[in-house]
Amino acid sequence: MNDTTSPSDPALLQVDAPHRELLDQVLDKWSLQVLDTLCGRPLRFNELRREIPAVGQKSLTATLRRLERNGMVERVVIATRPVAVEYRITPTGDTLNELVDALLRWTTVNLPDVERARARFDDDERR
Amino acid sequence: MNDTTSPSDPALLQVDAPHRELLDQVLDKWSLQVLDTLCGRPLRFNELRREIPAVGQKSLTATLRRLERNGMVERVVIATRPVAVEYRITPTGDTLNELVDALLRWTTVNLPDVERARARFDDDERR
DNA sequence: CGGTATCCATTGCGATACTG
DNA sequence: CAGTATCGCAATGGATACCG
Repeated sequence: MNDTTSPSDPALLQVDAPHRELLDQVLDKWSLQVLDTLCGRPLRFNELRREIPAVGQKSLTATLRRLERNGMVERVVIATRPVAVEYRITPTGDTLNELVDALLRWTTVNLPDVERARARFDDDERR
Repeated sequence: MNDTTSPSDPALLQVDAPHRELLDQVLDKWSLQVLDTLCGRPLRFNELRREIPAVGQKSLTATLRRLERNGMVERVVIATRPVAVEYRITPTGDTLNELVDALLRWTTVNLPDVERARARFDDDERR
C-alpha cells in the first residue's frame, strides 16, 4: 500500500551477496542479545556474560570480535592490572539496534496470531 | 533521540523466550529469501527452487513447512495430476517482509561504513 | 580479568536415491 | 511434480583447561 518499503531486490538476499553476508554476521544467534544488552551502557566482558547467562565464553568472544570487525561495537582496553576491557555500541550499531527493536515489536504484536497458526497446523498434522 | 523505538527488553531476546524463538524460526538462513521471493506472486515448489538456486530440496521443504506452521506462508494444493502445490505469502508474512526490506535497506546504507571498519580491523590485526 | 587452545557432541545441510 | 528417507561430512558451539 505505501511503497516507502519496496526495494525487495531478491538478489541482495542471495547467500553470496555482501548485503546478506553482513546480515548473517550481525544478526546471528548471540549478536542480537549483545547489541541489545550493550545498548545505552557500555559493559565489561564478564558483566556481559552475566547479562546473557546462556552464552559460552568462546561464543561471546567470537560474537564480540565479529561485531567489532563490522563496526557495530567498540572494544576499549583500560590498562589497569589486571586489564579491564569495555565494550560499547557504536552509532552504526545503534541504528541496527533500532531495527532489532522493530523486529521485537513485530513479534510482540504477532505472537498471538502465530500461536493460533501453530495450533491449527499441529492439529491438522495429527489426523 | 526519538523514543518511538525503545522497548528493548533484553528478556524478550533470551534464547528461551517465545519472542526469540519466533524470530529464529522465521529469520533463519533460507526464510528471508523465501519470504522475499514469494512476496507479491505465489510460486510452485520447483519454481521457488529455481528462484533460489542455492537451496537444497530438503532445506526448502523444511523452511516452507516452518513458515507455514508459523502462519507466514500458505500452502495450496491444486489437485491436478500430477499434483501442483502453490505457496503464497500471508498478510502476516507480508508485515514481516517489510521488516526484512528495512534490514536490506539498512545494509545498503551502511555497507560502505562496514567495509571501512573491516579494513581497519584487519589491518590492525596484521601488525 | 579477559581471554586462547583443545576436545568433543550435536546439528545443519547437501547429495543421492526413491515414491505417490 | 512435490516431496520423503538415508547417508555422511563440515561447521557450530558447549565444556574444560590453561595463560598473560
